Amino acid sequence: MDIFDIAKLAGVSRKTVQRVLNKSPQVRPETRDRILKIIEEHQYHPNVSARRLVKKKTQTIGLFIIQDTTKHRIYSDDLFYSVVIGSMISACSDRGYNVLVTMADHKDSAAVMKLYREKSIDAGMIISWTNVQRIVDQIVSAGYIVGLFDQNNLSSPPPSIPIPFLQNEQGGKDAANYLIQLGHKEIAVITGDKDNHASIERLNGYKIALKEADIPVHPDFIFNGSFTEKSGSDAVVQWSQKEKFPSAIICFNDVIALGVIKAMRAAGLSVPDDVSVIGFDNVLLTEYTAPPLTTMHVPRVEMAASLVEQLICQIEEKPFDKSSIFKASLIERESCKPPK
Amino acid sequence: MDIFDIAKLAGVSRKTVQRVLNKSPQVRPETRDRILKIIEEHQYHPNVSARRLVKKKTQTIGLFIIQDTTKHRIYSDDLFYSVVIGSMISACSDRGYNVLVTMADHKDSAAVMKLYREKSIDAGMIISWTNVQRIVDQIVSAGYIVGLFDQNNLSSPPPSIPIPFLQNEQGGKDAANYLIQLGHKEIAVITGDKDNHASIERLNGYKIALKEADIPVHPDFIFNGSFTEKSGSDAVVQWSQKEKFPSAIICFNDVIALGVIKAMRAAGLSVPDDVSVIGFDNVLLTEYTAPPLTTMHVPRVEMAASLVEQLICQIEEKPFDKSSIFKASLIERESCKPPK
DNA sequence: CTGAAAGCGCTTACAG
DNA sequence: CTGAAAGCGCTTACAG
Repeated sequence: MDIFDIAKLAGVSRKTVQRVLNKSPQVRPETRDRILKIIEEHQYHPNVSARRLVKKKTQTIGLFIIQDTTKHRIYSDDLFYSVVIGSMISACSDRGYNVLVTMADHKDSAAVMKLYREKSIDAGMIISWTNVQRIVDQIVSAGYIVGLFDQNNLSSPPPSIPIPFLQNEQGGKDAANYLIQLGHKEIAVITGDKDNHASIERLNGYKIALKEADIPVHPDFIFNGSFTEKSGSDAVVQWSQKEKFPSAIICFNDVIALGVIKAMRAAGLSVPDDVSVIGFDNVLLTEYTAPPLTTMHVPRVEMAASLVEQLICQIEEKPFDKSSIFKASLIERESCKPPK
Repeated sequence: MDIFDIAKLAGVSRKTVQRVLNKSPQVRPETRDRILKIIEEHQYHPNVSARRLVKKKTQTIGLFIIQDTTKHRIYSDDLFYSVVIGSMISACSDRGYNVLVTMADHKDSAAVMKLYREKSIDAGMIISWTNVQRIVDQIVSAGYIVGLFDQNNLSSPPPSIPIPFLQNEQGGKDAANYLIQLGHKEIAVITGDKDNHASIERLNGYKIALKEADIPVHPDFIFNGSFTEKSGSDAVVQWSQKEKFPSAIICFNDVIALGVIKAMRAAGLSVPDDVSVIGFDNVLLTEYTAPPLTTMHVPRVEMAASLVEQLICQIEEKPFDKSSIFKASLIERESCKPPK
């Protein structure tokens, strides 16, 4: 069943069928209806490969899940990214684009480049926990379109590549201010990986908030960690051994906070009675922890949708006018209370 | 840059380049190396659309995430399915297939049929929480290949469509036996949706285990629920109001168990001191609950990979010889102990 | 070992 | 409003 068969059945030329498919107005209404009916009856759908071959557009966007096998591995059940992936897919299908998903190692840009070169995709977007500068550079220098979900995975972002931007400094500040308003003065911080921009900016925000509230920044209360559960428990252990234990802890992601909660429980201490804990990200888990975790919600769904929009605008050569700046917002649950 | 350009650069005919690409042996080694070098240098990749048009194969598999908007909605951060999706994608890419992901409503088979008819995919696989009989019937009767992750989403499975099979009865039995061995006699059950095959079979397994252990099945201890947190808490409330509270509860999925744990905590009771709780699925969350949940692990990764294998064998018309029967296995954590 | 031709199913000008 | 032709970049027989 191809366009020619439809034309024969309708007793018109192939071109006329084409016009109907393209919703061109220059077809007599009765002819058009007759053709539409035949198309419907025979469940005709134009062959996409043929169309793509001539149109040189695929209406599909690649989603590259980039792994660093030596580091953290992203499965699709990654607490942070799974929702990002989901909203990318639905944003794409809302706009009539398909999504082609691929996993690749961060050193293997070949797999990604192949998809562009063989014309499988119109553009790509990258999700990763690791630096993807090399891959992005290669894509950009070959003249292809690519977007990035996370601003932190690039050492020097090429100008004008779509990246949703999260105000991390403000987020760090807001988290600290929340605890300050609760009456806390001994506010500690467990940072993420030290080369991570988000972590650095959140730390800056924390310092600004303390300074504005005239609370001295105590170096002992800054634990240089990584975005892992272990950092959370390590920090608790370290602080327990010193004379001073903070009254509140800001964790630069939720997974760290989980580590803190576990370590506190293991030490027979209570969250929030003995220490208030606030996380960052608002990962799915956080409602289910005991106590449910107060955290800074990162609007990942909106950020992902914005990235898709930007990408599609670039593909279709339309201007993208919406903002792609986002801020984290406080979700109050039960892991924080005023100090004793 | 197309195959013709490469041929010109190499000073051979287009066909020779073709042979090199197809790894046909009938090319002189030196010619072949020269051509390969040129291909490499120019980063040539054959246009997939052109190839697909003539080969009538796409090397891509559709992943249909089917929603029932009136019921539970699957996001990609669904606790159960996110890992399934991930392993489908990696299983496909291991075998050289791309994955095209689409979300659709269970009433809208058109979107799915379109992908087949327009030749975007060679086969499809369905993930869903709802009955997809209509969609599957349509796909099958149009002669296309489709597989299903969950045996329970079909009222009457067409013969020979790939579905990984989980031994639910055995799983229910094993869960009950574990509690029996711990010394429990008052073992209750919270079932899933009553029309769900998995739930029915797990219940049978439970009954068999009790019978084998000469423990009478107490009708009050069978709570007919659904696969939701609410069922878990409802059951706890109901049992609290009767004179007899069970000493152990088998929940037919982990989410129910979460509801039980929350309700117990709210009632000031302890898991596992006051009641042992065992879940089903081994969803990511279960390690993080308080207490960490003992549960029957469903090998979703392996089941997903098996489905992909079966599908690819069908596409490539090869026999599929491996087994696609799986069993749930006990993961002991801290939510069960001997009765008081 | 290598070439020349036909065709996959569409779209895009160009005519009328 | 409608037709006939060329071409997208490949693969597949068919020759030599």
